[in-house]
Amino acid sequence: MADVKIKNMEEFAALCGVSRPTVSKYFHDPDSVRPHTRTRIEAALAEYDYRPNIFAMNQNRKLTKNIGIIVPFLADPYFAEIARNLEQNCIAAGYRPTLYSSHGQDTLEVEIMDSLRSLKPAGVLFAPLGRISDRKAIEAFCRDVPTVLFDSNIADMGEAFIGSDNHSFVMQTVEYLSRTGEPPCFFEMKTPANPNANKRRTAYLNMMDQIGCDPHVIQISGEGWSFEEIGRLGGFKMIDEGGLPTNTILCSNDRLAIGLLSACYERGVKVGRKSDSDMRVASHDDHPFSRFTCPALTTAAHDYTSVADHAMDTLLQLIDSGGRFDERKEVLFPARLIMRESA
Amino acid sequence: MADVKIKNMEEFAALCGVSRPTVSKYFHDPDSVRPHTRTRIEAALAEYDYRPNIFAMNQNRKLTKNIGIIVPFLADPYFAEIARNLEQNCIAAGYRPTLYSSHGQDTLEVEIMDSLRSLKPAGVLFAPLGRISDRKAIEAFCRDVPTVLFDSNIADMGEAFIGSDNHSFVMQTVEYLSRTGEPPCFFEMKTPANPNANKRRTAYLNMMDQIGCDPHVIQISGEGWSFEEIGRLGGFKMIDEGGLPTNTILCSNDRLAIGLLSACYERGVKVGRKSDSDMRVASHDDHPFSRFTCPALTTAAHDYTSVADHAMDTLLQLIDSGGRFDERKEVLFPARLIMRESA
DNA sequence: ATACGATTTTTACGCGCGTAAATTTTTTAT
DNA sequence: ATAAAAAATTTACGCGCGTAAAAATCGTAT
Repeated sequence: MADVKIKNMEEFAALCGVSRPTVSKYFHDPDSVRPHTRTRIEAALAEYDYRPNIFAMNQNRKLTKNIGIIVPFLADPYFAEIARNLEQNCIAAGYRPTLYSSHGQDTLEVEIMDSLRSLKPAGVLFAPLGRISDRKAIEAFCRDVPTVLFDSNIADMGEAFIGSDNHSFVMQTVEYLSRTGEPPCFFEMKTPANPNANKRRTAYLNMMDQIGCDPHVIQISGEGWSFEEIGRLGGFKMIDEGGLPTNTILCSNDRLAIGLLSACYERGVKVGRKSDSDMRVASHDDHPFSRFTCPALTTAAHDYTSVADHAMDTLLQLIDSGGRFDERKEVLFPARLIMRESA
Repeated sequence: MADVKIKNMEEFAALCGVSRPTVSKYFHDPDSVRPHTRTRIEAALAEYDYRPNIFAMNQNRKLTKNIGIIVPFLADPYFAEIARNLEQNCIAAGYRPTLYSSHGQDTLEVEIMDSLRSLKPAGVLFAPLGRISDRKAIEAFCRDVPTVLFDSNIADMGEAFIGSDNHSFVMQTVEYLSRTGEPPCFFEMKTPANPNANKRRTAYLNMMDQIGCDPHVIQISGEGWSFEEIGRLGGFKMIDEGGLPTNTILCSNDRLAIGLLSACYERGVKVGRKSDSDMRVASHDDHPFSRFTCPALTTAAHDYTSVADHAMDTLLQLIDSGGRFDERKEVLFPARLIMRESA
């Protein structure tokens, strides 16, 4: 391994004894050059270890190998986990993922979209903030860049949406809870950031109506993405005020449930499905930590891998189709009920 | 707002009625052009909304405004949280952060470094994988790119290291635990990925020696980054085998502790500092979820913001100094003991 | 009004690489 | 062995922008 620094493809091509475009062709597809020249290039490659500049490569390419991934809040392990799956899928498909988190800020979400335009991505996997998103900015972005939405649907935006079927989540939890005990009340944030929350509330109301029970929705206050803390404070309030019509609580999502469980523990409220328990708590998402709560959380699980795999497949398909589908696709994956100790 | 699409600075400059380099100058510093031309540019800007391509900008710039951030495993909320702080700091300082996760894989870590070279970053904030990192690759990278290490120190690599003082963490927890009850045994993974784990074990042994107690280290098996699950399984084994010389467990990190607490709960082992408890559990990190465990986890907290702020300051200083310090800097922040219910 | 230096703007070239078109080399057919 | 066809390589130009050097414009003093 010689210790010469190679600045660019020109220099490297000179060392190979071929022209720069031939080297360029080689990097695009090693089989596209004659075996003889390929040998020369690979010999030089072993000797001098040169790598083309990715961003210069993408500069004048019709189709780059970049894929952008945007999530609303990466410090949420749910998004961290799904982003991890998506990144791995991109790499496996031969693309270069770049991950961005909006950190819960709409202004940052807009800036990320601007950055992504510069990246000239072949496609983007985008989980928008939801309620606070700048819809016009997203609409303009989706017009320019082939985009598949995931997690949070926004009507008519992007060429496809891949997500989870909130109705299936709530149907299964409500059915299970009311079959095995008292029908649940619904525990959620008053002004949820994520549009899935609203779908879950609606599904709860429908489902309760369907099984002929009176619904009861507890809406706790709190803003931002500190869901555990919000759930905990809301839990204290709920416990201290009392007067619940049921001993069974269905949380809109696992992070709220994690907070609620900690509130119950602190107040000495025994949570579980056994007869000696005071309260049952169930939830939705199968958050990575929900199996480590005390007691372990009964929840409806996202099909993480299916969502990630299908979102990736859809994006690749979209890229192949030149960035447009004839009509917007929408695929929802059903939940899988995970029975643990909390309900 | 006219509905014309502007491809590049050339087109935009034509609409302004000035030359492209003048527009370039304007974007670099709006005050560097005459008020009259500035007005014209800003009028056009309001009319046509054009934004320069960031990656083309960086192509031929001596110093870019890019900063790379590499963490070993982003699905770990600890890294997600510190990455979030670092990203915000970068933005506040006028830089454009790009976040990468090695996802626990050394090969990916190397690929990320290659990508980052192409980005020509002004500097990089780098938390290496640790034990499995490709040291030669990191060494070569640090030679080419101004790098500040954080979280995991690797001797002599990078121009600086900003992290937490593991000795301070363990000193405080051991002191507290042995002052208020039985001295702790130390619960850790047999082959920890992160170098901090080794420092913590050493600190534990020193500290126990110092206070004249016999140390006891429990090393549980398990590979990878699923620390909670590893802690849980190790916890079951520990509980079922029994024969511990103490009722107090000090975990190497909070994620192991979260798993251990769930094992205790499932086995009916009551954890807490009250007299009716069977066991005390404490830990290190102040993981974002450690206050929501049952019982809430007593732990030693990283000074997240100080680490993030100081790492950022150091990197900016490094960039100002042309990418080199006269001598490698090393700053360790002490822990803050967080007393909760578990010990 | 004219000349001067100071500032602003433009010209010209470079960054590292992609890619269509032109050229050269190789292969195949006769 | 020679011509035509096929494949590989090279030439030439473009991507979107930064920046040093040259040219033009400005403000000021005489």
